Amino acid sequence: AGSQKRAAHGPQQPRPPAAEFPWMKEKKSARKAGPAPCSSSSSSSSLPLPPAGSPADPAGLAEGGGSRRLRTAYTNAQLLELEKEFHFNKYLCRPRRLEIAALLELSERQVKVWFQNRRMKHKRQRQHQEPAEGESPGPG
Amino acid sequence: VMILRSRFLDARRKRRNFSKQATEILNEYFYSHLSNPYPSEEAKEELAKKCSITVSQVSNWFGNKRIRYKKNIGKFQEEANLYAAKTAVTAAHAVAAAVQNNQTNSP
DNA sequence: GGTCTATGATTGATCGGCCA
DNA sequence: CTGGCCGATCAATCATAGAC
Repeated sequence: AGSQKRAAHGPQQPRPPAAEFPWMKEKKSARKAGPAPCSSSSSSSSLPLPPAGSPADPAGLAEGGGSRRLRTAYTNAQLLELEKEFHFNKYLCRPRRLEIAALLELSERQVKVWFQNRRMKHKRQRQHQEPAEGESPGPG
Repeated sequence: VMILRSRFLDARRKRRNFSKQATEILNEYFYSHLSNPYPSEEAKEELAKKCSITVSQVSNWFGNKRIRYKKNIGKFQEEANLYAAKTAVTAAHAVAAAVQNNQTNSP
């Protein structure tokens, strides 16, 4: 049983497939994101405090299945610490992860994900560096 | 203020549009595989070669294209029509080949 | 010189597969 | 069965190029 698409035989119908294929439907429900790193002495917003830019705060209405959690914009300080740690080790052990998460007020999951994405990026950067050695930022 | 722009290290600082030829090739592939516009690693390499861009750029292009297409199908109708017509000829050949293959390979 | 759209790149977060 | 990693992808966003 093959999955042949229902192509109408319209010789005079240059109409594009206009059909909605499965991939066009939205995916990745993207539910939770900030489960609060259980901060005891923190009554202020546990969410990644928005920088001067203030990328809005839709987190307020992110409940009930259906809502889409916006991409958390990590602060410069958080990224700095994460990158520093990444330079130290590319992989984190659980204890260490716990520390970082607490320090940056992020969930362990977020820290884990950040490191995974970082590793992938690291790998990607090597691809454009190894094949070609002559690399110069060239300030112009 | 550009004080802590922080992004001054990102590559997206100065980007350049792909050549018309490259966009043409990518679009041809996209609309001729509209039912499943997910090129394999090999296909990406092939496209990258033909377009004179990197595999990552090919991935980015398809990623952006898929998202933007489904978010505004209407906006791409013209484009879809354009490439649908071009690929129609190729599709005919593909169908013919499929029929041949189907006869020799019945479930 | 300024606004709005198109487009490439980046990135936080998810999905599925694999493995210990 | 649980949890981490990898690879690919999604979806939102950034920043710039181009049209007007």
